[in-house]
Amino acid sequence: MNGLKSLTERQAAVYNFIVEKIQNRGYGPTVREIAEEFGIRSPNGVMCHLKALEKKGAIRRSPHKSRAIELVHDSVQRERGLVLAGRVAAGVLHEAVEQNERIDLGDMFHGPNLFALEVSGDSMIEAQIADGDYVVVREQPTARIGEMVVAETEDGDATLKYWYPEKNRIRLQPANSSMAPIYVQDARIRGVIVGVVRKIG
Amino acid sequence: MNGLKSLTERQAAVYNFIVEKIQNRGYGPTVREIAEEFGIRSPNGVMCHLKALEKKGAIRRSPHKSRAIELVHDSVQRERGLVLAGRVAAGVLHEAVEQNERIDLGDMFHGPNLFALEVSGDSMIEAQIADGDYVVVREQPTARIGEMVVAETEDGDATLKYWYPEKNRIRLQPANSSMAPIYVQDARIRGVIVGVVRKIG
DNA sequence: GGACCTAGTGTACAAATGACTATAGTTATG
DNA sequence: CATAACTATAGTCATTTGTACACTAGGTCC
Repeated sequence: MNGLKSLTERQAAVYNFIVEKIQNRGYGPTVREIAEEFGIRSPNGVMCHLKALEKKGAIRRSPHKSRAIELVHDSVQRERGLVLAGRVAAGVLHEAVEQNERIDLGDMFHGPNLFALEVSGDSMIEAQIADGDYVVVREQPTARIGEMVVAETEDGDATLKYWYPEKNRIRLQPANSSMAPIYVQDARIRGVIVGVVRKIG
Repeated sequence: MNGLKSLTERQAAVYNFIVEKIQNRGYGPTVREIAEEFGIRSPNGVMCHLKALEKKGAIRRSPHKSRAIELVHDSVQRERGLVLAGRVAAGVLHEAVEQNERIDLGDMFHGPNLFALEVSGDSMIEAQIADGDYVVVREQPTARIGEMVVAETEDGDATLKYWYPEKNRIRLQPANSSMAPIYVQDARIRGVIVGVVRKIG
């Protein structure tokens, strides 16, 4: 998930703590600060992690200096942004393959379970979402009635619609009065739409 | 040049050295590192500067911790984000006072002459811009025919419309078929719209 | 089973580092 | 001229902090 190679869960946690400190406070933690944060009762417990992080190339250290932890990937800098997961059809169904592009929407939209999709088609036009817009999606398996979702139908296609579960079927309602709703027996919710971004010109 | 108040030449030099270290290396200098850099032969020489810098509000320090220098103006790094300059009316004219809020849209929208406005009203609804959306504006005094602009009319109000200069007047065209265009003799362009951002839920 | 990685506890030590006192030269400012 | 502010030297002290050593324990891999 990060560009870092195979950090263990614990190592990643330590790494994130270091990054957080540097970001929030301007200077990194000491060995003992890390120990306290993670309930480790020996400086050496932390030393192991730091050595591992350095060996794996996540950080660089200057020996015998205090707080001398340097982040190798100016990670946070580059780790900003949401995964641009592909194009989602609002009209005809397209494929939504996960790609590796990223789109940086800054503080307004960022989080571990957010991603972005480019919208294709005009079926949500009356919800003020046009062809070429990007929707920000919060990944989650459920939605409330009437929420706008990215849904995956039985044949594996993804689409952007309003979510209306009915008795024996699910109505995927476009926001376009010239288009008819789609009815499916089953569909999986990929996430709900929490934002829209459009670039003009 | 900085927002810092009346640092002496020496103090400014020390401050810049600290900033440079933090930027380049990721962690700040120790008292003795600063001393060496400036040829000061006693730690106390530096302590005086640090105390002065702290008193003048340029830095913040945690006592008895190493390298614990925090920059108060988190200068370049955290200047991300666009100024949220206020609300712009798309229906009735509102005031667009410059506020101090910021909105971070990341790499997609950032630059020295970009700012954001919250949209008020539905007059651009057919351009898929709804009440409560944010528009990203590139500040510039001119626009091409038909571009969407933030225009300031003679009475000082700002509005979001399509820009249609005509022979003896200017037509400010809403994107709402139930609304009539506004005609003005003169209007100043504050900028053109380069993006739209909407937060849902 | 043995080699190896991860993840610790606990203790101890030496170096790194901030903070302090005392002293003093310089430059403005009233 | 006196006072204050800024800058600096010299040396000392106490704390912070990185590092090392010895030892334990749970995994994985061959």
